Amino acid sequence: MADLIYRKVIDDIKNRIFDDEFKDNRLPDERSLSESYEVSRSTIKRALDILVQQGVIFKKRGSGTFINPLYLKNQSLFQYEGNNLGVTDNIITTGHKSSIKLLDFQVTPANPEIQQNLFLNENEFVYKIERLRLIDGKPIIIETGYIPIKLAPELSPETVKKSIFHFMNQEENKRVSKSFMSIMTEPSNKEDQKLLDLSENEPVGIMAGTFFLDDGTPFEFSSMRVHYKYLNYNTFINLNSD
Amino acid sequence: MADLIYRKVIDDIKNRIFDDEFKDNRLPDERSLSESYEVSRSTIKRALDILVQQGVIFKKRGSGTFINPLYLKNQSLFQYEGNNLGVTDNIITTGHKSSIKLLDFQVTPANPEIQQNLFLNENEFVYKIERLRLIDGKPIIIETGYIPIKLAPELSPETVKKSIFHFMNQEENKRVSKSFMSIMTEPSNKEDQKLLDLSENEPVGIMAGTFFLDDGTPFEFSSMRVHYKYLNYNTFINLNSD
DNA sequence: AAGTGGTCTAGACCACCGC
DNA sequence: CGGTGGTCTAGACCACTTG
Repeated sequence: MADLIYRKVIDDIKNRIFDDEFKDNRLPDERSLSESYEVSRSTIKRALDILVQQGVIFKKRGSGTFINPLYLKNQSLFQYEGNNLGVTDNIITTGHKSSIKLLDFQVTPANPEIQQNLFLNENEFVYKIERLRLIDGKPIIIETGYIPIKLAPELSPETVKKSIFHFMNQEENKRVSKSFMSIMTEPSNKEDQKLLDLSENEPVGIMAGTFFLDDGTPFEFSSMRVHYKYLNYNTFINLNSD
Repeated sequence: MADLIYRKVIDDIKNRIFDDEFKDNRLPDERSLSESYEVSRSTIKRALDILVQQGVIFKKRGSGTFINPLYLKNQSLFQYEGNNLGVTDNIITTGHKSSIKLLDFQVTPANPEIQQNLFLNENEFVYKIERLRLIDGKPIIIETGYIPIKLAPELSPETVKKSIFHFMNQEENKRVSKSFMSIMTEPSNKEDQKLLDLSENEPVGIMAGTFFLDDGTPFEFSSMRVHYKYLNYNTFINLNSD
């Protein structure tokens, strides 16, 4: 994993940027980098392209490659390097105790919306799993998820109190690797207010969408209602075409 | 622009996916595609990698390349192909009449937060521009932006009633090409309620962050308070590493 | 005109998957 | 084992920017 050449180049360049080794916020040209790292120019391009994607540098055809000044100034913002949820099975937990309270666990027929989002036929069944996520004892997210039973026949209330994705990875050898999500906001309803300890005028953030397995199978349709103080989604946006 | 080979391959493969030309949701292997398109395998890989990024297909090493079933099922969601604001100078306007009402336009010293975000020294001045964006006559966004005067000395209230980015591109030959944004939500304050026609318990979505020029110069620090019904940010998330 | 990044090629070899 | 995608190379030629 870590012995890939382009990864090593990426890491080294990042370190050198952080150590302020480059003058004028400018990197050497690609052909020079190719020589000094003793790798092909293609590999240098690959490394630089990823750094562009991460927002660390900018390339300008005809002029050169430049360091994003904000990367130096405010590196903490870049800790996620790309997209970041701030809320999922595997994030946000660093340094805090996260726990899960199971609110509901049942098997139901998939309604038309669920059918469409999970690519199911009529008469197929799904688990409905409603969970409350807490961090350091504070309720943060009400999460309602729908999973086709055929994709995880062994799912149990006990499993669901922990990480479902982790279970799938370990026990079923299926990796959840992609998602397509929408982020919105709404006034809180009575249930939100009760479970998330919100007052009437305090809203919830909503992240709803579909999680996919490695092979493209839609795995879970999920709707997360997030305490408004804890919704913080950071992202880079490239305003040009693709 | 459109005569790039990998672009043509991307467009053609998308059309073929849409026309359901591939069996089993599976694309031919890269070497076959290379032959049939009469281009190098590298170019095929480049095209496929972009389609992966857009969420159209999935690659599985050792097995093959597969079509994301949701791309066929629900193509409308994918109209943005990648990240999507739903709110900016150039989006959301399709088929609707958008207008701008200028609320405030002044030059002030940059406070410490602005200084940091725009990479300014002390004693530098910025425009403060507060605008209300309307779509079909309905107020949607209160936008407060800060722009260093040195980057756009010619800016005027008249210019600012239209698209600032467009002005920069046309008159100053500077392109705004990237941004780093945070998305949050909050209860609406009195001003939100008045300007966006919200009741007390209705929230605003907040998109705040920095826009950059082509060469990495931070150009504008902006905070947008969005009517909650109109905040809808769609995105793909790759849950693995980078 | 010189320098820089962008596109594209042709091919070698490796790593993983499934039969 | 054969088939698939992943990494890497060496080099040609093009497009844009700057002096």
